[in-house]
Amino acid sequence: MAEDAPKSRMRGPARKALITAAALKLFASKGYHATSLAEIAAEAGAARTVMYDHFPSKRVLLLSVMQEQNAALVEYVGARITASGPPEDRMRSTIDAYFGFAQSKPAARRLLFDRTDEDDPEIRTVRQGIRESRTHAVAALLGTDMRAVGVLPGEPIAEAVVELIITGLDGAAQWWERNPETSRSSLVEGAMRLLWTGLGHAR
Amino acid sequence: MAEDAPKSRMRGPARKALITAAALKLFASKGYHATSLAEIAAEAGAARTVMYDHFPSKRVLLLSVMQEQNAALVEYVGARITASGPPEDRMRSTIDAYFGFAQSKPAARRLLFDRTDEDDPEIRTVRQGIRESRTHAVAALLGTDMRAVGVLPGEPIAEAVVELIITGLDGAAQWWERNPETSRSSLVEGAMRLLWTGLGHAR
DNA sequence: ACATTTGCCGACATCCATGTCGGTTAAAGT
DNA sequence: ACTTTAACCGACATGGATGTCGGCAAATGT
Repeated sequence: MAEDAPKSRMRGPARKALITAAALKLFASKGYHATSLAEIAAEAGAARTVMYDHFPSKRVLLLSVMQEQNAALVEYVGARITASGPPEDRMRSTIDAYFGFAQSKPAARRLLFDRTDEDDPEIRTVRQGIRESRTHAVAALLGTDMRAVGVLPGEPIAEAVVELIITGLDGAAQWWERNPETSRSSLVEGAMRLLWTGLGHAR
Repeated sequence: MAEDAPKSRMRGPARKALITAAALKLFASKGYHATSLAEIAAEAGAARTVMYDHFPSKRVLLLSVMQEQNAALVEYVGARITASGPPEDRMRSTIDAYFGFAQSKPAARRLLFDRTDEDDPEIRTVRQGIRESRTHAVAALLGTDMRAVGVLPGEPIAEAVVELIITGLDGAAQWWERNPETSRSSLVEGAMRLLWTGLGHAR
């Protein structure tokens, strides 16, 4: 666990940051229900009851961390995709940005994408909202390209295809976590071969 | 909950079947940790302690249900894919078979694919084994098609691409569960447009 | 008919998690 | 300096879940 040999007191926001970091790490690795506030507190180097000085409940803590990390994802990817250039380059850069995020913040990726703990109604709602905004953003990004293969952007089926792409890329990111020796560029290339070229087209 | 106006006793296997059915339903909808043995027992129309007459622990119960449903998946898909014919038809039939399974046994799909409850080491191991066998089966199925777009079947990257396909199709299946008015054939067609044709190829 | 098996359950022991309260004391404010 | 704020924590109350034990009684066998 985190050590605090200096027994001086922290300021509120500093402790809060430690707590959210610990919560991110533990929620992402073991899931919501399997993680206790006591564990998070220990990881953050504080007594369990300190948690309640910063968050009213375990659920609100999870929700806060999710919102925070989703903002980080949006910011990370948004800053990296190239808005101009040919469609192929735009798509490649988006895929690369997502894999970059998965690489630099693996815990955040797990927390945001692994479908888990949907038993709680409020958590489910927030997750759904995050997913929908993601889907719409990507749909807007790929609109014209999908029309080119006969999937009309307005139609519901377009949403399904976007969902396939997003979930699929995340599946590849999960695989990457289990096989870290693979290079990011190989991964991007493989994904492009599949999603852009298509399995039906020989070199 | 399940009603049993006749208060006659069941035979062992019959009760066991009720229990596994209830466990499948609840584990799939609320997740492992959020489901108690008491709920499962109630759903199966028996007292909580009856569970221990059939399964030594909650964990073993989950493991049993997972193995059982995975066997059902393998059998369902295996019975439906056409082994012969052009590659495009083979792939289409496989996708259609998977969506068919998702449609006819939604709870099983959720239990097997939703990445959840990986905190327990034994559960994690079993999940991993199931996923790997799935991946290898699909990789064998698509070997030659992937070579055609420059992804060599032996290379690790091929595994990542297969993982992308599988996870992506499951993501589409999840979307379908939320949008059930879409027809299965549209879904199959959309997936084929993306995975077989590729976004880079106009009509 | 009677004995044996076995499906079924109530009561108990144990553990662990969440959330509350009030006190203590380091640090900030003036 | 000395007052006030607020970071920190120990102890408690409560609730819920897992797993055990022993007994009752319906099916079943002979």
